[in-house]
Amino acid sequence: MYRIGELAQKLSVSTDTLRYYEKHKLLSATSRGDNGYRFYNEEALKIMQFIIRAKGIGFSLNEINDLLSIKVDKARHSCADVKSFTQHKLDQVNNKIAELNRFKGSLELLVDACCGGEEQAIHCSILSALENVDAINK
Amino acid sequence: MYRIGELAQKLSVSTDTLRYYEKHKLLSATSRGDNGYRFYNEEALKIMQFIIRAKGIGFSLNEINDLLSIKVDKARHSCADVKSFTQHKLDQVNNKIAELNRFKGSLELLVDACCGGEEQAIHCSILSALENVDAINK
DNA sequence: ATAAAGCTTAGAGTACACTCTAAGGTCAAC
DNA sequence: GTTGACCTTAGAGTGTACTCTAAGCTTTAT
Repeated sequence: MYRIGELAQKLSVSTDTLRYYEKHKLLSATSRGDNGYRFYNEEALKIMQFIIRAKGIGFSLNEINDLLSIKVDKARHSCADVKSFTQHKLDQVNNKIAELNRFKGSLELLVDACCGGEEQAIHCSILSALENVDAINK
Repeated sequence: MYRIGELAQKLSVSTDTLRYYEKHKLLSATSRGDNGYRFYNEEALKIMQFIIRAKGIGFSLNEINDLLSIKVDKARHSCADVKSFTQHKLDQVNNKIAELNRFKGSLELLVDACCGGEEQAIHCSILSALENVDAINK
């Protein structure tokens, strides 16, 4: 079991952040000591790692909450519900990947071509690079 | 030339947002009428489309500002500077794509396998699906 | 035994990116 | 000529996600 400071250090987040997530129902301490101290187990660590990654990808804490509560919880959510919710998130992720790949294309153009021969600065702005990559992809 | 309301509608943003971006040096009106009205040309439209896409990808307005000012501006930035800045952004984008693909894998696992035969809910949480996708990728 | 480091809470403050309000000027249509 | 839709500014308010402060209790080291 980790104390809050240990977990925070392991994850490179602040103890405030961990308390903030508890307050906002993302992750509670696994248990509390007699002194009131929070204690976290390995699963809590994994959940936090997930939260950090999902945040990095661009999900809000609310969305992450939804993602964490994906479970076929017979009482509340049917399998079909879970499936359609997940499919929706999957569509979002696919769109984002496509956008990022387009962006990547224009950045690569910038890195490769921009400073090639003469410094003509022709494709040396993001905008002209983007137009160029769009033209190539057509 | 577009008036602010026309441009806003074309882009599905608010006029407030356009004024906010002007205030924060992302995009000024192309010109002003005698009455003080803002006017925007086609390039402004393209810049706004870029801003909107970059925001969707997860860049902050500050980062977008940096991206927009990538230019081999001989006085201020050397070609090498531009190249290393752009390469850095490219690395960020590649990392994000990798993360999204990992995420995508676990969501697909959830959609495909989770509600397959018996409702055992074994891989029916994001966390177990992620562990599973990591095990597969090893 | 006492100081330093770590934990608790409640609540205030911050940064970002808008979003809204108030007070007023402009312009096209009836 | 006035109504209504549009524009202007300055400044206040909102939601998200922290981040910090204050006051106090606990644990560890000397």
